[in-house]
Amino acid sequence: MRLVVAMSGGVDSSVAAALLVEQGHEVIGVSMQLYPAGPGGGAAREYGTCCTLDDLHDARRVAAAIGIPHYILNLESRFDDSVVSNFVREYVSGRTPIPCAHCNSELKFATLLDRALAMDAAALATGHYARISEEGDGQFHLRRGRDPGKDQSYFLFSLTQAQMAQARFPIGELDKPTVRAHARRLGLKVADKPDSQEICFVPDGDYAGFVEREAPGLTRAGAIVAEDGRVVGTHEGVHRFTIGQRKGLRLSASEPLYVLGIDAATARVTVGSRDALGRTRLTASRVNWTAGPGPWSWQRVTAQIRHRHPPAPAHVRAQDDARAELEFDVPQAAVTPGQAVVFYEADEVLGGGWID
RNA sequence: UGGGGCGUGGCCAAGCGGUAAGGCGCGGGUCUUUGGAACCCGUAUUCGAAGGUUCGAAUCCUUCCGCCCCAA
Repeated sequence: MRLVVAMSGGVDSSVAAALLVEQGHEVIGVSMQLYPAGPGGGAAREYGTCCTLDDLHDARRVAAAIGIPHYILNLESRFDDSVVSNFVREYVSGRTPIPCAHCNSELKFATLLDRALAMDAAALATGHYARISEEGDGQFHLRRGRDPGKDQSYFLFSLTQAQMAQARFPIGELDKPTVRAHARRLGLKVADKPDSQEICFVPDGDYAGFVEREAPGLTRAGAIVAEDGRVVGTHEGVHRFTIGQRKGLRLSASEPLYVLGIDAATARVTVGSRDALGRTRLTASRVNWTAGPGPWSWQRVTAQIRHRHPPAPAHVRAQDDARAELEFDVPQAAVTPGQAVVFYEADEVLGGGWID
């Protein structure tokens, strides 16, 4: 079977490609070039990133090592139009974006998948820690990766049945140590490459500065207020904050202060104590029901409101084709507009959406 | 220029003769394919200034400087 593998240059996708080759598939490696090499690229090397020029070289070397062709697709403008612009727009409007999820839905399982099919591939494989199974009911089921510490199903909630039918996650059944062991066994140079972290297109970690450069004039300073409306400080732009944030407020009080609310219209940031952060109810937009039509009556699930958030018991129901409402049994800290809420039943993703 | 109070790290604040608690903030680290959180470590040779008393003072005395409140 001919398969295209999305190769980021990291260990996971490299091993994914290699395993498919070992399984006897005809494999084609593809990497996305998402942005030009940044100035001072040397300094950025200290950070775990993906898709930089160096990473593309790593991908190319791995492809050569395992004997598959490798192509680089220039998706700079596509990435810029969807992921980056959304990232900036969300921050400026006081929300907190999650670019990895957008990259999956708008690049990897959209443009890249299309390109794969155009190459007559049966499917697109990636290095995600997640699993897709077909269980005789004609439906595809998206499940957490086997390694609970590395599970990335949260970022894949927007996958449709059609996309799952054409997606493969070769390392979904493995845990990270095993993946690295495979990499060493295969002699891949990326075996000990650190896990990626931080936002890939903001390698210096200064995402606030990035937003300011991308949206000059759209950021606005304002007041920091307490819950009773009292002004307790000032800030240099709502894009510098997210719900639940503690660091960077430069306010001292008898107890730590957390961001409780962000109002972009008035440029006001509200702060308060940690226990004021809990919330039970939320609604979500652009909801995707992974496993079929959403429930119109309340359904018991566990839900995550951010990556690595311990799944919390809740019930959820669809409000219309694109919206859902959810109530947690117990208040959850920092329900944040712009982040994704993902519904699970055991280890299966039932769906998810963007928190309003 | 009568009375009272206060000046301890960026902020708040213990200490009241025995050789600078703690919180916030800040810095670093761990964790992590988003942001955030959490956790760990660090953060005043010095207590408004200058003298003095003492083996020894941020703690007692003197003067000065600077704030605040009340009365005028």
